[in-house]
Amino acid sequence: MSGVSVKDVARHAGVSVGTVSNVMNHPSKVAPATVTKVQQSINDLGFVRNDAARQLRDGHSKTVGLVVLDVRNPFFTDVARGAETRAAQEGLSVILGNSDEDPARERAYLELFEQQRSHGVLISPIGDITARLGALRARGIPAVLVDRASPDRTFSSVTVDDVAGGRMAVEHLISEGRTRLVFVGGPLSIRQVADRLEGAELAARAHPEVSLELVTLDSLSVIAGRKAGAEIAARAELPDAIFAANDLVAMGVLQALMLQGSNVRVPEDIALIGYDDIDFAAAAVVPLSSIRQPAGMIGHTALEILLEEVANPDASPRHVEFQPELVVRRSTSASAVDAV
Amino acid sequence: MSGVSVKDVARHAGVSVGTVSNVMNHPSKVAPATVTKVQQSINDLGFVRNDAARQLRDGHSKTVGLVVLDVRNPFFTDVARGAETRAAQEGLSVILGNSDEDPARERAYLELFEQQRSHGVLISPIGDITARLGALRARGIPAVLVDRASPDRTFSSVTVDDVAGGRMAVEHLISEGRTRLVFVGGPLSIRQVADRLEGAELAARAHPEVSLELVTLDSLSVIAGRKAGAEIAARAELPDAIFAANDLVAMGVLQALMLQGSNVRVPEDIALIGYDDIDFAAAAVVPLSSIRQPAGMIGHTALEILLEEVANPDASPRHVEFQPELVVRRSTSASAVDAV
DNA sequence: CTGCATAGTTAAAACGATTCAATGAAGAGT
DNA sequence: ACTCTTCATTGAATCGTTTTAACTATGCAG
Repeated sequence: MSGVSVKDVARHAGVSVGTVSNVMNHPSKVAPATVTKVQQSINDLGFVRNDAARQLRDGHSKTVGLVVLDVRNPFFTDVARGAETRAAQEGLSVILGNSDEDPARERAYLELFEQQRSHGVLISPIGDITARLGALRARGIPAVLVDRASPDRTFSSVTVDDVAGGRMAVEHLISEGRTRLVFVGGPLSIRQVADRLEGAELAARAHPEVSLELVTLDSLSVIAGRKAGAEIAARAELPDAIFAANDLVAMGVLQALMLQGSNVRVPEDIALIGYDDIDFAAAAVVPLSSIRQPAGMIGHTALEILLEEVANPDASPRHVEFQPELVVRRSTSASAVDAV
Repeated sequence: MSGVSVKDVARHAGVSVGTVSNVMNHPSKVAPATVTKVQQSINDLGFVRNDAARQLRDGHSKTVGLVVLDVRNPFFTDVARGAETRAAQEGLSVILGNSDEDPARERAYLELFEQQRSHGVLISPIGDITARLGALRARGIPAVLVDRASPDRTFSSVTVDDVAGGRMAVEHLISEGRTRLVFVGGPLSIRQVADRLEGAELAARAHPEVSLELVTLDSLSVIAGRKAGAEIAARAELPDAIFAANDLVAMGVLQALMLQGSNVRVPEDIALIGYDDIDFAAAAVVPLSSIRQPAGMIGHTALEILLEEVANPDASPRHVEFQPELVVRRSTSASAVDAV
């Protein structure tokens, strides 16, 4: 019924199993006539190589694992696409795992990739998983951190300078004349959030007249942002600017502020800036200012570095840091000509 | 260095490999004292089971493949999350593949899943791949179609009635007094698009005074929508309503219409409705009316059906069809209280 | 004290592809 | 005619796990 093996192909073609294998992996070692004959048999029998057997022999699978914090965030799907494109060029496939900001799920995915003897792992980690990644490395599976550097720099990483991004956002708000700022984001255990906040605080502290309040969230989602936005909109004393830890949160905040019944105007009453510059930011109720990150490039680069580590396991770790970029739209500047 | 095998564990624990295997898979068959001893050794040596070998023996992997048309579309990531949740309960993992509406990539993913002897495959197909899926089935890998039924109904499917959805959208536009309609979407080889268009035409034909023009796209993306929107906005004679094949396209169209310099007003001059009701629709420049589909539920159900087929390969195919739901927001009705 | 069931453990076979040392055949050079 | 290469092909060993049949010891009933 199901199991057509290389042995069956060999018998059908009247050659040995070694030759069949060579036809698939080293065709140059086989006489042209034999190649055609064997390929004919492969087609006739509908043979498809059993990857498990191949991997077992080979020691490694042809997949690389990618663990992201949130598949629903377009930033991460863009990263995934970038990695996937580069991987395809090497004949590798990317397995996309979604940790949903849950350490248990993160652990489960790493376990899976370890069991599968993945070629390598790209991960946007939640907490500190240096130990876990060390175990993978010991087993010959390199890892590259995405969007976050390892504390001790023992692992390669591709990051964007989140502190700088946070600073840019707040400096922009201040330059627009805002002084009563709120940072909406969390949990702070996510490094990106902590860094963006740190940058924001740095910028704020440089201006004595500026205050920066922190509203923490337990997840970076549209829903969470909406809740925070509603709370803020209901206040007697409104802030005059909000910096959201990412665009999903910002969209949620925006929805809450603009809700029928609330009479908060954006940007007149409250200016709002997000982070990531996802495609939808430009299309928001009020087009959203944001801090742009080169998502596809990040994925692409991470995979590139991973390949280098596979080729040369003892090279010292590399750290690539991209610079974020301020994109000004109407949500912070009434007069902005909205960028697309 | 890397290779700790069950043999090493056995030696370290002073038992046979069979016993080690039993400790992991049938602990009840092993004396409690032995279990502890072996588990100790497993920890000491940092043993992690080689999945390739397990699969080879077992004949099947513990993963199910999911091929979607576009990872960047939140509708599909929601489907993926729904499937993933259900899969995790069975100890299965979902491998997410992105065909990007490219038949070659679709084929490549199916090939991969076949080589990996996946537990099963969920797929949102581009063209007609009944033959391809038949091959998988012959190999013992069941498939469930997502968001699209198979022409001959030989495969199970989980769908949403796209014809009904298309009809609802257009009927809504007509009930708002619109008569010069444009459908923006494509390629028509994607069944969902064709069905939505068909529903739209059905509804339009019921009203002699209503015209429905077709503007085709070569992909369902924000960018493609933006281009189409720009073309329409530049016309001397404007339509008074646009039905976009999905929300990404609608967002693009909306961006183009609202661009500085264009003086098209939504919904006053042109009403706009999308499809999918992704999270971002409610947060658009003008909150977007849309046709809602229960994305997470679709993924969840599809995996459920897949599990049934694994358990009982000869059961006749099941077809679950969800009904879409009209969500009215400001982009089609100036007075709408925007739903969130 | 024998017979027998039962619980625990073992050794060996199997899964399917890849690789490598060995073998054979054909051709080139002397 | 003989050796020396080169080229093509073969067969066996290998990867690491799971499973099954066989075995041993232990306890218990008769």
